[in-house]
Amino acid sequence: MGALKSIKGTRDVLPWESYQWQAVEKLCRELFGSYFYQEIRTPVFEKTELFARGIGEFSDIVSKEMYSFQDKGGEWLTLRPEYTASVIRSYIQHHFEQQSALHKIWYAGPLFRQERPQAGRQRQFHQFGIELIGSEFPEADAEVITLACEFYKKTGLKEWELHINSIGNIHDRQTYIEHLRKILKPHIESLCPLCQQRFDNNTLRLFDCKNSECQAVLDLHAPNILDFLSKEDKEHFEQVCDLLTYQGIPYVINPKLVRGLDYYTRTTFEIKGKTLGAQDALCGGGRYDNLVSELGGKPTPSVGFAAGIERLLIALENETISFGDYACPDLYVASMDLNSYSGFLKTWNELRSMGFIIETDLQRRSLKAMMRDAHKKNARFVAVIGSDELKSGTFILKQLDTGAEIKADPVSIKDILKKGSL
RNA sequence: GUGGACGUAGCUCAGUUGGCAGAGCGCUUGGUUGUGGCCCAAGUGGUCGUGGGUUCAAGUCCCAUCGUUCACCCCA
Repeated sequence: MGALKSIKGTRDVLPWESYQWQAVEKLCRELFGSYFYQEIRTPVFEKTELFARGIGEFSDIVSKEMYSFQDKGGEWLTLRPEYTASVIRSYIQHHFEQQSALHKIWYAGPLFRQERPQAGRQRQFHQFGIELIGSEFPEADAEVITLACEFYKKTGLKEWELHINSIGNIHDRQTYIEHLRKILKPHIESLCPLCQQRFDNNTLRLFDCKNSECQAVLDLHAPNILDFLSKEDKEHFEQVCDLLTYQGIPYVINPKLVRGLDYYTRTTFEIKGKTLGAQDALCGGGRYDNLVSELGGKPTPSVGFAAGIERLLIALENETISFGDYACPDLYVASMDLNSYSGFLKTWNELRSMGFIIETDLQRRSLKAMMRDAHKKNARFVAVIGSDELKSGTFILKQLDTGAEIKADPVSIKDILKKGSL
């Protein structure tokens, strides 16, 4: 087809689907708002340098997945591939720390990565998430994780699992990696070709390999990262776990959980959707105590998560959970002619300003066609108006689910709509 | 970037060893004056992704190309 189409890896949220997206945003406002998080909205594009510094120049995201371009002034800009860097940039730029030592922020919006699309992955995708900036304590980690879990609970989703881990501070992590290399070196031949590559430049990613032989080697020989944590980090991790246990939040300690972004320290976590395909991370996050200072701010311990909206909607669909309310007309106005249409216009507008949804026919269709249309749109009531009704100042009001009909007028209609039935 | 699968009506899909392009759903209009849902009838609908090739003849066979999709890499 030569017709214009949306770009590969992008999708329209169609008029009859958008209610779900509105419900996601509403739940963000209500749930995060109830913990006194406030929404931030940052630009969808930033200087390329921000992401290069924030995410790590050699990460996959920065090295091959960013939508970057030069503007007319020759400056390199990038469509954001990730939220945290932008939020921290704004935090530093506007001197949030001058207002208070702690900030709790949520966001929702589109992100862009030039990858090959597949199930649960698009080039423009959407995330919501939170950043808790300014606390080093396990209460902060636990609150962030709790909020992620609460969100999924409130949607009604059942088939998911929380995995948590601690990867310690950068120093201990480095010792662990060196140790891991030393121990695995004799077994490098039995790893898959890809893992042999990963062995040198991305050792921790070995744990992500889906090859069962590689996993067997790791299970047999690899030391547990948790055994390499410093006393403080270990204690921190245990306290986070305890806080989750106190709240009755089930979790799996997964020492193999290594997240892809370079900036994580200590706590990392992921919520895996059990009904999803290869891309099964509903939500991922963790602590990033060094990012603020790396981007030029004062050292500020922080923790947050990001969750994929498309993946959430897929998971809900897989469990046949309906999420959000599809709006239907409270009243469908079926007028027989132009005079009937204009006769009660003020009444309909008044009802609309009271908050009712009033649909009218604009195609001068037959009564039969209008009744069909009202039924298709799942309207609660239909008002039928012809010349007789116009003369008497009343109209016929029909309740579609029962089929009952009465005469109504501009005054009585208000109470009937409020009551919802005849 | 690599590999597999698939492109026929708005949607879901049939289409035989090459021989006039189909169904269901949807949409529109009717089934006695101004009444929906069920039912019935009619109507609407397609450059068979695109471009070449083989053939008397291609939706069907061959090549190329584009698109979609799933998986890898990686991540939400």
